[in-house]
Amino acid sequence: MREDLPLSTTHEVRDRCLCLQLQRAARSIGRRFDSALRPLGLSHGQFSLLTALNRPEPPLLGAVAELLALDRTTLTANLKPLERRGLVRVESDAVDGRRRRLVLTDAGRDVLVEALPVWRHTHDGIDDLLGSLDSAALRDALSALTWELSREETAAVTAP
Amino acid sequence: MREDLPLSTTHEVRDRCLCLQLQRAARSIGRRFDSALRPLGLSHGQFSLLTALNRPEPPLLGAVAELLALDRTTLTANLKPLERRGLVRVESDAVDGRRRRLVLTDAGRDVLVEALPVWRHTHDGIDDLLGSLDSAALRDALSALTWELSREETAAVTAP
DNA sequence: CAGAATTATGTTGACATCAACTTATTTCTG
DNA sequence: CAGAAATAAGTTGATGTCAACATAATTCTG
Repeated sequence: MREDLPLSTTHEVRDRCLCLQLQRAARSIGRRFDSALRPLGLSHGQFSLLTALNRPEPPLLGAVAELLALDRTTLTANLKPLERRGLVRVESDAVDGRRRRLVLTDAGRDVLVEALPVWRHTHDGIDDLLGSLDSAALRDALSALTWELSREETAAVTAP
Repeated sequence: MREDLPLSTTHEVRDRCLCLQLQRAARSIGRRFDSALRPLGLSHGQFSLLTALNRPEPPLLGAVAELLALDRTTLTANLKPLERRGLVRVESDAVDGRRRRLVLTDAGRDVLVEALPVWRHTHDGIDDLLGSLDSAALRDALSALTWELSREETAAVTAP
Protein backbone atom coordinates (compact mmCIF):
# COMPACT_ATOMS: atom_id res chain seq x y z
CA MET A 1 0.00 0.00 0.00
CA ARG A 2 1.25 3.47 -0.87
CA GLU A 3 1.36 6.06 1.87
CA ASP A 4 -0.94 8.39 -0.07
CA LEU A 5 -3.53 5.63 -0.56
CA PRO A 6 -3.92 3.68 2.65
CA LEU A 7 -6.54 0.96 3.01
CA SER A 8 -8.46 3.35 5.23
CA THR A 9 -9.25 5.42 2.15
CA THR A 10 -10.88 2.44 0.51
CA HIS A 11 -12.97 1.94 3.61
CA GLU A 12 -13.80 5.62 3.82
CA VAL A 13 -15.37 5.52 0.35
CA ARG A 14 -17.09 2.20 0.96
CA ASP A 15 -18.60 3.42 4.23
CA ARG A 16 -19.45 6.99 3.31
CA CYS A 17 -20.29 7.12 -0.38
CA LEU A 18 -24.01 7.64 -0.81
CA CYS A 19 -23.54 7.34 -4.57
CA LEU A 20 -22.07 3.87 -4.26
CA GLN A 21 -24.78 2.74 -1.85
CA LEU A 22 -27.45 4.06 -4.17
CA GLN A 23 -26.04 2.32 -7.22
CA ARG A 24 -25.74 -0.93 -5.29
CA ALA A 25 -29.29 -0.76 -3.98
CA ALA A 26 -30.68 0.35 -7.35
CA ARG A 27 -28.99 -2.54 -9.14
CA SER A 28 -30.13 -5.07 -6.54
CA ILE A 29 -33.75 -4.03 -6.48
CA GLY A 30 -33.76 -3.58 -10.25
CA ARG A 31 -32.63 -7.17 -10.75
CA ARG A 32 -35.38 -8.30 -8.40
CA PHE A 33 -38.14 -6.57 -10.36
CA ASP A 34 -36.58 -7.60 -13.68
CA SER A 35 -36.77 -11.18 -12.59
CA ALA A 36 -40.38 -10.85 -11.45
CA LEU A 37 -41.47 -9.08 -14.64
CA ARG A 38 -39.50 -11.30 -17.04
CA PRO A 39 -42.47 -13.59 -17.82
CA LEU A 40 -44.19 -10.48 -19.21
CA GLY A 41 -41.14 -9.46 -21.21
CA LEU A 42 -40.73 -6.23 -19.26
CA SER A 43 -37.79 -4.77 -17.39
CA HIS A 44 -38.28 -2.65 -14.29
CA GLY A 45 -37.49 0.47 -16.32
CA GLN A 46 -40.01 -0.42 -18.99
CA PHE A 47 -42.66 -1.01 -16.34
CA SER A 48 -42.02 2.41 -14.78
CA LEU A 49 -42.08 4.06 -18.18
CA LEU A 50 -45.33 2.43 -19.29
CA THR A 51 -46.94 3.34 -15.99
CA ALA A 52 -45.88 6.96 -16.39
CA LEU A 53 -47.67 7.07 -19.76
CA ASN A 54 -51.02 5.96 -18.34
CA ARG A 55 -52.64 9.39 -18.17
CA PRO A 56 -55.73 11.01 -19.62
CA GLU A 57 -53.53 13.07 -21.93
CA PRO A 58 -50.43 11.46 -23.50
CA PRO A 59 -47.52 13.25 -21.76
CA LEU A 60 -44.66 15.08 -23.43
CA LEU A 61 -41.30 13.39 -23.83
CA GLY A 62 -39.51 16.05 -21.80
CA ALA A 63 -42.01 15.81 -18.96
CA VAL A 64 -41.61 12.05 -18.74
CA ALA A 65 -37.82 12.35 -18.77
CA GLU A 66 -38.01 14.78 -15.88
CA LEU A 67 -40.46 12.60 -13.97
CA LEU A 68 -38.15 9.61 -14.27
CA ALA A 69 -35.04 11.75 -13.63
CA LEU A 70 -33.74 10.39 -16.89
CA ASP A 71 -31.74 12.03 -19.65
CA ARG A 72 -34.02 12.92 -22.57
CA THR A 73 -31.84 11.02 -25.00
CA THR A 74 -31.97 7.95 -22.79
CA LEU A 75 -35.73 8.09 -22.83
CA THR A 76 -35.71 8.29 -26.63
CA ALA A 77 -33.59 5.15 -26.68
CA ASN A 78 -35.79 3.37 -24.14
CA LEU A 79 -38.85 3.98 -26.24
CA LYS A 80 -37.46 2.08 -29.21
CA PRO A 81 -38.03 -1.50 -28.00
CA LEU A 82 -41.48 -0.54 -26.70
CA GLU A 83 -42.39 1.05 -30.02
CA ARG A 84 -41.22 -2.05 -31.87
CA ARG A 85 -43.53 -4.14 -29.72
CA GLY A 86 -46.40 -1.75 -30.35
CA LEU A 87 -46.84 -0.84 -26.68
CA VAL A 88 -46.06 2.83 -27.21
CA ARG A 89 -46.49 5.30 -30.06
CA VAL A 90 -44.68 8.63 -30.46
CA GLU A 91 -46.69 11.45 -32.00
CA SER A 92 -45.97 15.05 -32.80
CA ASP A 93 -47.97 17.53 -30.76
CA ALA A 94 -50.76 19.20 -32.70
CA VAL A 95 -50.07 22.64 -31.24
CA ASP A 96 -46.27 22.75 -31.01
CA GLY A 97 -44.48 20.80 -33.72
CA ARG A 98 -41.32 20.40 -31.65
CA ARG A 99 -43.06 18.47 -28.92
CA ARG A 100 -43.55 14.73 -28.87
CA ARG A 101 -46.43 13.00 -27.13
CA LEU A 102 -45.86 9.50 -25.81
CA VAL A 103 -48.99 7.46 -26.37
CA LEU A 104 -49.67 4.25 -24.48
CA THR A 105 -51.41 1.91 -26.93
CA ASP A 106 -54.14 -0.55 -26.09
CA ALA A 107 -51.56 -3.33 -26.27
CA GLY A 108 -49.45 -1.33 -23.82
CA ARG A 109 -52.36 -1.07 -21.44
CA ASP A 110 -52.98 -4.80 -21.69
CA VAL A 111 -49.40 -5.56 -20.68
CA LEU A 112 -49.58 -3.04 -17.89
CA VAL A 113 -52.76 -4.58 -16.50
CA GLU A 114 -50.96 -7.92 -16.37
CA ALA A 115 -47.85 -6.42 -14.81
CA LEU A 116 -49.53 -4.54 -11.99
CA PRO A 117 -50.34 -7.50 -9.74
CA VAL A 118 -46.79 -8.78 -10.26
CA TRP A 119 -45.43 -5.41 -9.23
CA ARG A 120 -47.68 -5.29 -6.16
CA HIS A 121 -46.71 -8.77 -5.08
CA THR A 122 -43.00 -8.12 -5.56
CA HIS A 123 -43.22 -4.86 -3.69
CA ASP A 124 -45.05 -6.49 -0.80
CA GLY A 125 -42.20 -8.98 -0.59
CA ILE A 126 -39.65 -6.21 -0.41
CA ASP A 127 -41.59 -4.38 2.27
CA ASP A 128 -41.62 -7.60 4.27
CA LEU A 129 -37.92 -7.99 3.70
CA LEU A 130 -37.23 -4.54 5.04
CA GLY A 131 -39.12 -5.42 8.18
CA SER A 132 -38.50 -2.83 10.85
CA LEU A 133 -36.97 -0.45 8.34
CA ASP A 134 -39.45 2.22 7.40
CA SER A 135 -39.77 1.85 3.66
CA ALA A 136 -41.99 4.91 3.36
CA ALA A 137 -39.38 7.07 5.07
CA LEU A 138 -36.71 5.65 2.80
CA ARG A 139 -38.77 6.48 -0.28
CA ASP A 140 -39.39 10.00 0.92
CA ALA A 141 -35.71 10.55 1.61
CA LEU A 142 -34.81 9.35 -1.87
CA SER A 143 -37.46 11.53 -3.40
CA ALA A 144 -36.14 14.54 -1.51
CA LEU A 145 -32.58 13.78 -2.60
CA THR A 146 -33.58 13.52 -6.25
CA TRP A 147 -35.54 16.73 -5.97
CA GLU A 148 -32.64 18.64 -4.41
CA LEU A 149 -30.21 17.36 -7.00
CA SER A 150 -32.49 18.27 -9.88
CA ARG A 151 -33.11 21.72 -8.40
CA GLU A 152 -29.37 22.38 -8.33
CA GLU A 153 -28.97 21.15 -11.91
CA THR A 154 -31.63 23.52 -13.14
CA ALA A 155 -30.15 26.37 -11.13
CA ALA A 156 -26.71 25.76 -12.62
CA VAL A 157 -28.08 26.04 -16.14
CA THR A 158 -30.36 28.98 -15.42
CA ALA A 159 -27.76 30.96 -13.48
CA PRO A 160 -26.93 34.38 -14.97
CA MET B 1 -58.82 6.12 -19.23
CA ARG B 2 -59.82 2.48 -19.10
CA GLU B 3 -61.70 1.25 -16.06
CA ASP B 4 -59.01 -1.35 -15.31
CA LEU B 5 -56.24 1.26 -15.46
CA PRO B 6 -57.37 4.40 -13.68
CA LEU B 7 -55.02 7.32 -13.14
CA SER B 8 -54.88 6.35 -9.49
CA THR B 9 -52.85 3.30 -10.51
CA THR B 10 -50.22 5.51 -12.11
CA HIS B 11 -50.06 7.51 -8.91
CA GLU B 12 -49.92 4.40 -6.79
CA VAL B 13 -46.76 3.26 -8.58
CA ARG B 14 -45.22 6.72 -8.60
CA ASP B 15 -45.83 7.16 -4.88
CA ARG B 16 -45.07 3.68 -3.63
CA CYS B 17 -42.43 2.13 -5.86
CA LEU B 18 -39.14 1.96 -4.03
CA CYS B 19 -37.51 0.63 -7.18
CA LEU B 20 -38.48 3.70 -9.17
CA GLN B 21 -37.34 6.06 -6.42
CA LEU B 22 -34.02 4.23 -6.19
CA GLN B 23 -33.40 4.37 -9.93
CA ARG B 24 -34.24 8.06 -9.99
CA ALA B 25 -31.98 8.89 -7.09
CA ALA B 26 -29.18 6.69 -8.39
CA ARG B 27 -29.29 8.33 -11.81
CA SER B 28 -29.38 11.82 -10.33
CA ILE B 29 -26.49 11.35 -7.94
CA GLY B 30 -24.55 9.41 -10.55
CA ARG B 31 -24.79 12.31 -12.99
CA ARG B 32 -23.58 14.64 -10.26
CA PHE B 33 -20.45 12.59 -9.57
CA ASP B 34 -19.87 11.95 -13.27
CA SER B 35 -19.83 15.65 -13.84
CA ALA B 36 -17.43 16.28 -10.96
CA LEU B 37 -15.06 13.50 -12.02
CA ARG B 38 -15.17 14.27 -15.74
CA PRO B 39 -11.97 16.36 -15.72
CA LEU B 40 -10.18 13.21 -14.56
CA GLY B 41 -11.81 11.08 -17.24
CA LEU B 42 -13.60 8.92 -14.68
CA SER B 43 -17.25 8.01 -14.24
CA HIS B 44 -18.74 7.43 -10.79
CA GLY B 45 -18.72 3.70 -11.42
CA GLN B 46 -15.09 3.70 -12.46
CA PHE B 47 -14.20 5.64 -9.34
CA SER B 48 -15.98 3.14 -7.10
CA LEU B 49 -14.34 0.25 -8.90
CA LEU B 50 -10.81 1.64 -8.69
CA THR B 51 -11.33 2.40 -5.02
CA ALA B 52 -12.46 -1.17 -4.38
CA LEU B 53 -9.20 -2.44 -5.88
CA ASN B 54 -7.00 -0.44 -3.52
CA ARG B 55 -6.17 -3.26 -1.14
CA PRO B 56 -3.00 -4.94 0.09
CA GLU B 57 -3.90 -8.04 -1.93
CA PRO B 58 -5.47 -7.61 -5.39
CA PRO B 59 -9.05 -8.85 -4.90
CA LEU B 60 -10.80 -11.56 -6.91
CA LEU B 61 -13.20 -10.61 -9.68
CA GLY B 62 -16.11 -12.39 -8.03
CA ALA B 63 -15.49 -10.71 -4.69
CA VAL B 64 -15.46 -7.26 -6.29
CA ALA B 65 -18.66 -8.01 -8.19
CA GLU B 66 -20.33 -8.97 -4.94
CA LEU B 67 -19.01 -5.92 -3.13
CA LEU B 68 -20.41 -3.63 -5.80
CA ALA B 69 -23.63 -5.68 -6.08
CA LEU B 70 -22.83 -5.99 -9.75
CA ASP B 71 -23.26 -8.85 -12.18
CA ARG B 72 -19.92 -10.59 -12.80
CA THR B 73 -20.23 -10.13 -16.54
CA THR B 74 -20.89 -6.42 -16.08
CA LEU B 75 -17.73 -6.12 -14.07
CA THR B 76 -15.76 -7.87 -16.81
CA ALA B 77 -17.10 -5.31 -19.27
CA ASN B 78 -16.39 -2.38 -16.95
CA LEU B 79 -12.77 -3.43 -16.63
CA LYS B 80 -12.13 -3.11 -20.37
CA PRO B 81 -11.83 0.69 -20.63
CA LEU B 82 -9.75 0.81 -17.45
CA GLU B 83 -7.42 -1.89 -18.77
CA ARG B 84 -7.04 0.00 -22.05
CA ARG B 85 -5.97 3.07 -20.09
CA GLY B 86 -3.53 1.02 -18.04
CA LEU B 87 -5.24 1.75 -14.72
CA VAL B 88 -6.06 -1.89 -14.00
CA ARG B 89 -4.51 -5.24 -14.86
CA VAL B 90 -6.25 -8.63 -14.76
CA GLU B 91 -4.10 -11.56 -13.67
CA SER B 92 -4.76 -15.25 -13.16
CA ASP B 93 -4.49 -16.40 -9.59
CA ALA B 94 -1.34 -18.38 -8.84
CA VAL B 95 -3.16 -20.97 -6.73
CA ASP B 96 -6.48 -21.42 -8.54
CA GLY B 97 -6.30 -20.97 -12.30
CA ARG B 98 -9.99 -20.16 -12.60
CA ARG B 99 -9.72 -17.09 -10.43
CA ARG B 100 -8.84 -13.62 -11.67
CA ARG B 101 -7.09 -11.00 -9.57
CA LEU B 102 -7.83 -7.37 -10.33
CA VAL B 103 -4.63 -5.38 -9.93
CA LEU B 104 -4.66 -1.61 -9.49
CA THR B 105 -1.60 -0.30 -11.36
CA ASP B 106 0.57 2.62 -10.31
CA ALA B 107 -1.15 4.74 -12.96
CA GLY B 108 -4.47 3.68 -11.45
CA ARG B 109 -3.32 4.78 -8.02
CA ASP B 110 -2.21 8.12 -9.42
CA VAL B 111 -5.64 8.80 -10.87
CA LEU B 112 -7.30 7.69 -7.66
CA VAL B 113 -5.16 10.05 -5.60
CA GLU B 114 -6.31 12.90 -7.82
CA ALA B 115 -9.93 11.81 -7.69
CA LEU B 116 -10.24 11.48 -3.93
CA PRO B 117 -10.38 15.19 -3.07
CA VAL B 118 -12.91 15.69 -5.85
CA TRP B 119 -15.05 12.91 -4.40
CA ARG B 120 -14.79 14.35 -0.88
CA HIS B 121 -15.73 17.82 -2.04
CA THR B 122 -18.68 16.57 -4.09
CA HIS B 123 -19.89 14.44 -1.22
CA ASP B 124 -19.67 17.34 1.21
CA GLY B 125 -21.84 19.31 -1.17
CA ILE B 126 -24.45 16.58 -1.23
CA ASP B 127 -24.45 16.27 2.54
CA ASP B 128 -25.08 20.02 2.71
CA LEU B 129 -27.85 19.68 0.17
CA LEU B 130 -29.57 17.04 2.23
CA GLY B 131 -29.52 19.36 5.19
CA SER B 132 -31.75 18.08 7.93
CA LEU B 133 -32.03 14.71 6.23
CA ASP B 134 -29.79 12.19 7.95
CA SER B 135 -27.50 11.02 5.19
CA ALA B 136 -25.87 8.40 7.40
CA ALA B 137 -29.24 6.84 8.18
CA LEU B 138 -30.10 6.85 4.49
CA ARG B 139 -26.84 5.09 3.65
CA ASP B 140 -27.40 2.48 6.31
CA ALA B 141 -30.93 1.82 5.12
CA LEU B 142 -29.70 1.36 1.56
CA SER B 143 -26.94 -0.92 2.72
CA ALA B 144 -29.42 -3.02 4.69
CA LEU B 145 -31.74 -3.23 1.70
CA THR B 146 -28.95 -4.38 -0.60
CA TRP B 147 -27.87 -6.91 1.97
CA GLU B 148 -31.34 -8.37 2.39
CA LEU B 149 -31.87 -8.59 -1.36
CA SER B 150 -28.55 -10.32 -1.91
CA ARG B 151 -29.24 -12.71 0.94
CA GLU B 152 -32.48 -13.78 -0.71
CA GLU B 153 -30.78 -14.20 -4.06
CA THR B 154 -28.20 -16.53 -2.61
CA ALA B 155 -30.85 -18.46 -0.71
CA ALA B 156 -32.90 -18.95 -3.87
CA VAL B 157 -29.93 -20.49 -5.66
CA THR B 158 -28.74 -22.56 -2.72
CA ALA B 159 -32.17 -23.90 -1.80
CA PRO B 160 -32.48 -27.72 -1.86
C1' DC C 1 -42.45 40.64 -40.16
C1' DA C 2 -37.35 39.03 -40.61
C1' DG C 3 -33.47 37.48 -38.14
C1' DA C 4 -31.88 36.07 -33.46
C1' DA C 5 -32.55 33.60 -29.37
C1' DT C 6 -34.86 29.86 -27.24
C1' DT C 7 -36.92 25.44 -26.78
C1' DA C 8 -37.78 20.48 -27.76
C1' DT C 9 -36.04 16.81 -29.69
C1' DG C 10 -32.99 13.64 -32.68
C1' DT C 11 -28.23 11.35 -33.66
C1' DT C 12 -23.92 9.34 -32.57
C1' DG C 13 -20.43 7.14 -29.94
C1' DA C 14 -18.74 5.29 -25.65
C1' DC C 15 -19.71 2.92 -21.75
C1' DA C 16 -22.93 0.15 -18.31
C1' DT C 17 -26.09 -3.68 -17.30
C1' DC C 18 -27.80 -8.20 -17.30
C1' DA C 19 -29.38 -13.07 -18.92
C1' DA C 20 -28.29 -17.14 -21.36
C1' DC C 21 -24.88 -19.89 -22.96
C1' DT C 22 -20.06 -21.57 -23.09
C1' DT C 23 -15.30 -22.64 -21.55
C1' DA C 24 -11.69 -23.66 -18.35
C1' DT C 25 -10.26 -25.40 -13.66
C1' DT C 26 -10.74 -27.49 -9.55
C1' DT C 27 -12.85 -30.61 -6.35
C1' DC C 28 -15.43 -34.54 -5.22
C1' DT C 29 -16.65 -39.61 -5.56
C1' DG C 30 -16.31 -44.17 -6.31
C1' DC D 1 -6.88 -41.82 -10.46
C1' DA D 2 -10.90 -41.19 -13.92
C1' DG D 3 -15.29 -39.29 -14.66
C1' DA D 4 -18.89 -36.29 -12.56
C1' DA D 5 -20.16 -32.24 -10.17
C1' DA D 6 -19.15 -27.74 -8.87
C1' DT D 7 -16.92 -23.29 -9.37
C1' DA D 8 -15.00 -19.06 -11.69
C1' DA D 9 -14.95 -16.52 -15.74
C1' DG D 10 -15.57 -15.33 -20.65
C1' DT D 11 -18.79 -14.32 -24.79
C1' DT D 12 -22.77 -12.62 -27.09
C1' DG D 13 -26.80 -9.95 -27.82
C1' DA D 14 -30.24 -6.76 -26.23
C1' DT D 15 -31.13 -2.92 -23.63
C1' DG D 16 -30.01 1.25 -20.64
C1' DT D 17 -27.24 5.57 -19.81
C1' DC D 18 -25.29 9.87 -20.85
C1' DA D 19 -22.53 13.89 -23.18
C1' DA D 20 -21.64 16.37 -27.27
C1' DC D 21 -23.28 17.80 -31.31
C1' DA D 22 -27.00 18.72 -34.72
C1' DT D 23 -31.79 19.74 -36.34
C1' DA D 24 -36.34 21.64 -36.38
C1' DA D 25 -39.95 24.59 -34.69
C1' DT D 26 -41.46 28.42 -31.88
C1' DT D 27 -40.99 32.86 -29.72
C1' DC D 28 -38.89 37.18 -29.10
C1' DT D 29 -37.03 41.75 -30.70
C1' DG D 30 -36.27 45.54 -33.26
